[in-house]
Amino acid sequence: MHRIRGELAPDPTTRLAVIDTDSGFVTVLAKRAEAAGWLLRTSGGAVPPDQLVAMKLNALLVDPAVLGDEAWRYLDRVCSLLPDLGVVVCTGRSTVAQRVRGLRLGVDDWITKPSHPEEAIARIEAVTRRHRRGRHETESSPVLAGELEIRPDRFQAFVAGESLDLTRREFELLHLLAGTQGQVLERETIYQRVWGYAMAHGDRSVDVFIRKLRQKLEKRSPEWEYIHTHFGVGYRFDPEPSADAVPATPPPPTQAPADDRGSQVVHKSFTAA
Amino acid sequence: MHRIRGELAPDPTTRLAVIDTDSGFVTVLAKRAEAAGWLLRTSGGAVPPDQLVAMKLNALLVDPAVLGDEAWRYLDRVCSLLPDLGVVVCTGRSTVAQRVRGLRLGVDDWITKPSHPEEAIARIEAVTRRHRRGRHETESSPVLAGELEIRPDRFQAFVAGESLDLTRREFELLHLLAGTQGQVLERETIYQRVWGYAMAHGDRSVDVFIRKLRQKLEKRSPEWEYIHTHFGVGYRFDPEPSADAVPATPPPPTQAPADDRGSQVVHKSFTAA
DNA sequence: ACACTTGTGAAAAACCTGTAAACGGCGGTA
DNA sequence: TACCGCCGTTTACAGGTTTTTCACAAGTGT
Repeated sequence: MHRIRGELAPDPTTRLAVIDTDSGFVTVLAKRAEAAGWLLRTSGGAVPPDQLVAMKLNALLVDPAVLGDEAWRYLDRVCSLLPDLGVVVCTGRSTVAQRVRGLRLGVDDWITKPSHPEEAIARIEAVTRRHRRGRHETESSPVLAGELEIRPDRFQAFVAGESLDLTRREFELLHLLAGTQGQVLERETIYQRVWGYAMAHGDRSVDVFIRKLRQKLEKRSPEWEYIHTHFGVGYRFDPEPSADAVPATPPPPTQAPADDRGSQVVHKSFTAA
Repeated sequence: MHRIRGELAPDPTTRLAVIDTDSGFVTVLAKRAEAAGWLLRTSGGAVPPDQLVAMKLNALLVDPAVLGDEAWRYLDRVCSLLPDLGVVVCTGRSTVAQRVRGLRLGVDDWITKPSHPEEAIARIEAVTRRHRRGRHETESSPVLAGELEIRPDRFQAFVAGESLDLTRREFELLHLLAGTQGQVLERETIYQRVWGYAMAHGDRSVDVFIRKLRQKLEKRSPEWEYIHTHFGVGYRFDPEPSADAVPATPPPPTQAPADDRGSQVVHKSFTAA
C-alpha cells in the first residue's frame, strides 16, 4: 500500500475578490477561478476594508484605475489593515516608480494588462501559497457542534473539556463532516477527502470509521446524535438532541451542570470551511 | 503584533543569493542590496540546494538561462526542498506558459529583463515580507514554562539556575515547542521550522531529538512533564506536574473531577512511562 | 421474500514511536 | 597530520497502536 502525503486537490477554498471594471478580463478570470474551485466575488469599485475582512478573503485582485485618486490610499489601508491578505494589482500601464511604490506599500504582486488570465491565476496562487505558509496557523479555529468542540490545533475533539481520544483518521473524518454540516456526503467523497486518494471498490473503511466515531461520540455525549446514515448514499453530520434522551430525568432544565465554557449549541448556519 | 512594511533601515537579516551571469545587472543589484543592508551572495551557476540551506537564505533570485537544461528540475528541487525560501526568477524573454509553469512549481515571482533593479529589489522584498513577520516576537525574550527558563540570548535553558546543557539543535527544538505551547505540531512542521527545509520521508531526526530533550528535561526537572506525544501526528509542549510527583500530598482516588483548569486532559496512552 | 446496504466484532497487516547504538563530519589539540 | 571528543544523522529493532480486512448479522427498499 502506498501513502500519499501531499494532498492532491483539497483546495481549502481560496477566496478571491476582484475589483475591476474590465468585464472581458473578469469574465475569463471567473471561469478559470471556478474551474479551480475558488470562491470569487467581483466588484466594480472600491470595497471597504471591513467588508473585505468579513469576506475572509485569501486574495484580492485590483485595478487601481477604478479607484481613481483614492487608489494609493486605498491600497495602503487595505495592505496595512489586512496583512494576511494577498494583494495583486493588475493595471494598464504603470511606471517602475509606481510599481515599486505599490510593492513597498504591501502589494504582493503587480501585473500589467493585457495579461493572460492563466498567468494572473498562477500569480494569485503563488501569492496565496506564500501567505498560507507565512502564517502557519493551519485552519486552527475551533468548530462547535452540539456539545462538541473540535480543535484542529490539537487534532482532537472535546465534550466539556474531556477528550474523545480520537485517532488521527477519526479526527480528520469528524472534522470533514463537521465542516460540511447538514450536507450528505457520499462515501467516495469522504474517502477522497480524508484519505487523499480514490476509494477502491468495495472498501468499507469509511463505514468502519463512522462506527468508531459514533462509539466515541456516544461515550462522551450520549444525549446527542451527530452522524446520520442516508441509505444508499452516504452520511450526514447534523448534531441534534437524541429523541430518546432523558428517559427518567425531567426535560431540559436539570440537565448536565454545563458549568464551564465550551458546551454551546451551534446552528447549522455555521459557515462551512 | 506590529507589521513591518517596506523598511529599509532595520534589516540586517535579509539574505539573498543571486544566480546570474549578467554582471551589469548583478552589480547594480549588489549596490542596492548593500544600501538596504542585505547580505548578498552571487553565483554564476547552479548552487546545490544543500548549500542554499546552509546559507540560511531568505530569497533567491535566479536567471534560469544560466542553468541550461537543468533549469526546471533545479527550480523544482529548490522550491520543494525550501518552501520558505522566496524564489524570484528573472529572465530574458519568456512565454506565458513558462511563467505559469514556474509559478506553479513554487516560484514566487517572475520578472523580465531588462528590469529596473529597484523593482527587482522591491519584488524580492515583497516576497520575503511575509515570513519574517511572525518570527521576531519571541526572539530574545526569555520564556518561562513549568520550572524551565528558556533564554534565547544564551541558546540555553535553565532550571533553578542550572543549565540543561542543550546543544544548539536541542535548544532550537525546545524553543520552537515552547513558543507554540498547547498546540500539536506535526513532525513535518517541526522539521521545517527547526531545520529550515523540508523533511525527507522516513527521517527520524525529530523523534531522536525529542528523546534527547526529554532526557535532559527529566534530569533537571523530574517532577514535570513537558513534551507530549500525539500518536500519528506529532508532539505538543505543555508543562504539567507529573502524575507520580507530589510525595507529601497523595491525591484521594474518590475524587472524580479534576479541579484545575479542565481542558488539560492527557491520554494515559500518551503519557505511558 | 430478495437483493443490496450498512453495522459489528475480531483478527491480520501496516504503521508509529521509543530507544540504543553505530556512523560520519567537524573542529580542536598534540 | 593523526587523534579525539562532540554533535547531528542514520539505522535497527522491540513493543504498542492504528488501520484495514473479513465474515456475518442486521436493516432497508422493491
